[in-house]
Formats: sequence, structure tokens, C-alpha cells
Amino acid sequence: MGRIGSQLLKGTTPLLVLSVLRDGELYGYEIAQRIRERSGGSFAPSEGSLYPALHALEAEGALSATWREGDKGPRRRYYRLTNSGGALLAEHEAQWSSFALSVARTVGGEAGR
Amino acid sequence: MGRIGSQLLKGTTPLLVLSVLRDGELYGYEIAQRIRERSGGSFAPSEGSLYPALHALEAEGALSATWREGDKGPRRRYYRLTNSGGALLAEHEAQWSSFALSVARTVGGEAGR
DNA sequence: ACGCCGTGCATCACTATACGAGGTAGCATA
DNA sequence: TATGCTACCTCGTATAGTGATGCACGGCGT
Repeated sequence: MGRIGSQLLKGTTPLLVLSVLRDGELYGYEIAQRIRERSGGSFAPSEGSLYPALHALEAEGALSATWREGDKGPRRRYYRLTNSGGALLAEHEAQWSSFALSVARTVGGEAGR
Repeated sequence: MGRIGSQLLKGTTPLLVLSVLRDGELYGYEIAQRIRERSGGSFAPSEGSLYPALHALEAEGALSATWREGDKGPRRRYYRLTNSGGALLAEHEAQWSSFALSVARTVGGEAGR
């Protein structure tokens, strides 16, 4: 299960981030780890895409965030899903399945009606 | 089955183009129509992305192309899959399923591995 | 003591690629 | 005449991922 070409990833970051946050409160670095684990190593979001995505989701009101001092190491910013974030997640999931279905139909060739 | 956000599309154009060309020889405009039909209207590749993609695939040797005069209307450029294009298609298909599977696992949360 | 590595957040330049608008052109129809 | 569909191409713009860099903390090896 190798790494995936970065172009395919475009647009999936919010979906992945919101998904792992269903587990509960997580901080940024941890979110990246979860995504890496859950995807079986296929996805390893770079910091340059993860942090901007988190900031955007927070600005949209999909995530709420608080700083906490780490007992060891530097401070962390913990993120949690808001209600509207849950709704956004559902939207992204629906959009994703519609997309994946359309690709399957187009590639498979079973005439989309 | 509404239209899909353009970011998700990134990187899928070669896969879609190569896929519809399995049917046989097609010209550019027709390729776009096939993709639109097969996807059930979800995908409607713009000319600004389709033609550059065709040129790139041709330059790579995945497609061979010839001009033909249309009996009616302007001339058309017909594309057909080469052997290496068939191999490239298989590659893109494999990469796509790996990608889709990874998304499903990450979103679904059934622990990767 | 010093450098290196892992954690943790952030930003930057670079890059790939989709979109829409614009251009050229032929033919058909109103 | 002009509008619209076919058919090709190219350009400017926007989006968003990557890797590099920077700051900062703490632990480990030499």
C-alpha cells in the first residue's frame, strides 16, 4: 500500500481531518499521525497542508480549538468538532461517495444512464 | 448526482481519458462527451484541462493521434490507446483503487492494517 | 557541553492542475 | 445577419499539496 500521488489528495484533507476528529479531541500533530495510521501509511499529510487546513476549518466554525501546555514538550493546540463541523463532515462524506461512485462508473463503463 | 468540486478531480483526468479510450478511437470533443455521459453528468472536464491532458498523454506515448477532415464541420484529432497507454491505464486504475480504499479506511475508521 | 533527533506549531516558495474566458474556424438554422 | 453548435487551442487565475525553513522544548548519546 504505497504512498499516493499528491494530486489525488487534493480536496480530501478536510474530509480526513474531520473524520479522525470523530474520535474526540486531538492536537494537530496527533491528527496527522491518526491519518497516517488509519490509512495504513498511504496518507501522510505534510505540515504545509495540514496546518492551513486546520486554520481554515477553525475559521469556518467547523472546529473549536484551545491551547494547552504540554507537561513535556511544547504547547499543543487541541481541536474538537463543533456541531457545524459534524454537519460539514457529513457533507464531505456524501460528496466523496458521490465522487467515488462517479469515477467507478466512468472507469468501469457501466453507462451512467 | 450533482457536479463535483474541482479539487477532488485533480489527478483523475488521465484516468478518465484513458478509460473512455478503451472503447476505441475517439476525438477530443467526443472524449469529453463520453466522460460526461458515463459519469452521469458529474464530470464535465473543461477544455482547459482536457486538451492539455491529451497533449501530455500523447507526448508520453500513451496515446497516438491523427488529424482527419470532418465531412461536416472542422477537422478532428482522433486519439487511440497505445500499448504503453494501456499499461498506464492499468497503473492509474490500481492507484485509484488504492487511493479510494485508503480514504474509505481512514474515514470509516476500521484501523489501517 | 554539544549536537542531533523527535515533538509541535507555523509560514514560505514552488509546483501541478482544473477552470473559465478568449481566439480561430466551419457549418446549419433562424 | 447572427446565433449556436461543433472542434481545436492557449492563456491567466485560483486552489491546495510538498518540502524546506524557522522557532521552541526536551531527551539521549558521545
